[in-house]
Amino acid sequence: MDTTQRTDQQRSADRRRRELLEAADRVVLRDGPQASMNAIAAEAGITKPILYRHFGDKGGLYAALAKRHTDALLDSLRAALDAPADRRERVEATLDTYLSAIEARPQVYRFLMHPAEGSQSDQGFDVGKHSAPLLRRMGEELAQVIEERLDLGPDSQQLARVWGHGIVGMMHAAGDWWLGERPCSRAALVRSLADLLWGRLAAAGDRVGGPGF
Amino acid sequence: MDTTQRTDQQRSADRRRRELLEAADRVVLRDGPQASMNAIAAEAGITKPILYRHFGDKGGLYAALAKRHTDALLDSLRAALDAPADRRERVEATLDTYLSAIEARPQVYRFLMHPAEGSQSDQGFDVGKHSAPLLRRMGEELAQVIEERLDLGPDSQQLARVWGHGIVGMMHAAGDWWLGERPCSRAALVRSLADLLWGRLAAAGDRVGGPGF
DNA sequence: AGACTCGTGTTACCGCAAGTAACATGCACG
DNA sequence: CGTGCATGTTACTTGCGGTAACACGAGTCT
Repeated sequence: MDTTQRTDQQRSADRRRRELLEAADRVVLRDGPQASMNAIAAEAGITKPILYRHFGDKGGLYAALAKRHTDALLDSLRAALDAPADRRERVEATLDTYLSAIEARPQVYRFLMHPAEGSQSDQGFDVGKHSAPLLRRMGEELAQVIEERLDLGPDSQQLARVWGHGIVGMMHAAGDWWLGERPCSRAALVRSLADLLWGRLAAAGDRVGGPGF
Repeated sequence: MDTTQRTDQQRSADRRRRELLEAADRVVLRDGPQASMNAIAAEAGITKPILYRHFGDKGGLYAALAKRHTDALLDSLRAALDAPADRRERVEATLDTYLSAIEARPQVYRFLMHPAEGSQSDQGFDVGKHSAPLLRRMGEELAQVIEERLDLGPDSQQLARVWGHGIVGMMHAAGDWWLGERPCSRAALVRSLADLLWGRLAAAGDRVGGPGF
């Protein structure tokens, strides 16, 4: 029949698409984010136009590639966020999950966040349109959790969104810096960030001699 | 003499360099970050090779361009951070200064942070190598201020650095999101972020029915 | 069986931007 | 005057993203 036929073709196309994505993944992880479409096609054992038929343009390939990793990461984060534990523990678990992820696969992480810092020229994937989505999605996700779980009085929704994006940004920037310099253990970083979120900034005493920061 | 001659030439070269940078600035602000070297050269009334003689490559031009804006922004932030007021006021003033800057010149901001989200292809400046520096510099700067002013007990230096980068990241991500969606006034955003830093996350009560976030 | 469609694959090309070589010109200095 | 030397040019190469145009193979319709 028509439908079964269509389904078969669909299946085959989807399988192919997945294979191509895996090839692309390998290349990106090996050559860095400035992997060329030619290189990806070669790795997949085919040539450029096929990639374009499947993904439209480079942005499409990137988006498909990023979505896989992004979804996986978001699932882990959701799990940590939903664990049965008290608030501080959840926050620490979530931070730790994120940091573990970027620590375990820094190449993936760098690809998702800083696509175009490859070796030679700047022929890479672009960020702007795509790295934002990851951060934004995490921010919105967190905002939703915050708003669901916390009693923040009036304007709780807006407050939650600000906090969601703010906390995600904090996590991201601190993680990025930490991944580059490795100034301390992961646990220490998690603790320091949680302390910050827990108001230690406000509670800290002034240093001798000044009005304090 | 030799020295005076050299000085004259140096001066002339520097002036030229500044002119070129201003032209580049205009083009980048007009055409977005994917401005081509040709376009910049044309705006400056000259041709490509001269740009390359002055800045080496596109990254060099970018770096020079970014340094101007980055330095200016950092100066403003330092001023806000050093103002004679209590801690909370300073934090709010600093946040507000940053947000005012990105609000006043979003194009500059987007250029510094998300260079490659132009219209057509991805021929833009690259981020990774350069956007990091701005965030990193802000983070280190803030870390230094924190460490100077606050009594954080043992490990104060590391804690200060974590916080510096974390707070800067929070500011950056929230600002980025805010700039795109404009969900509230600048003052409200500043207040929300300061509240977050002031431990309201830890202090908030649980919503009915759950163990709380 | 033979024509038709359709998905998959190819080669060969266009356009465009980064970056470079080689050549021209104006100006100070011996 | 000729010799550097900075400044400027045109014309080129290379490498990328992206796109025709064509070729083959497998099922489908009559």
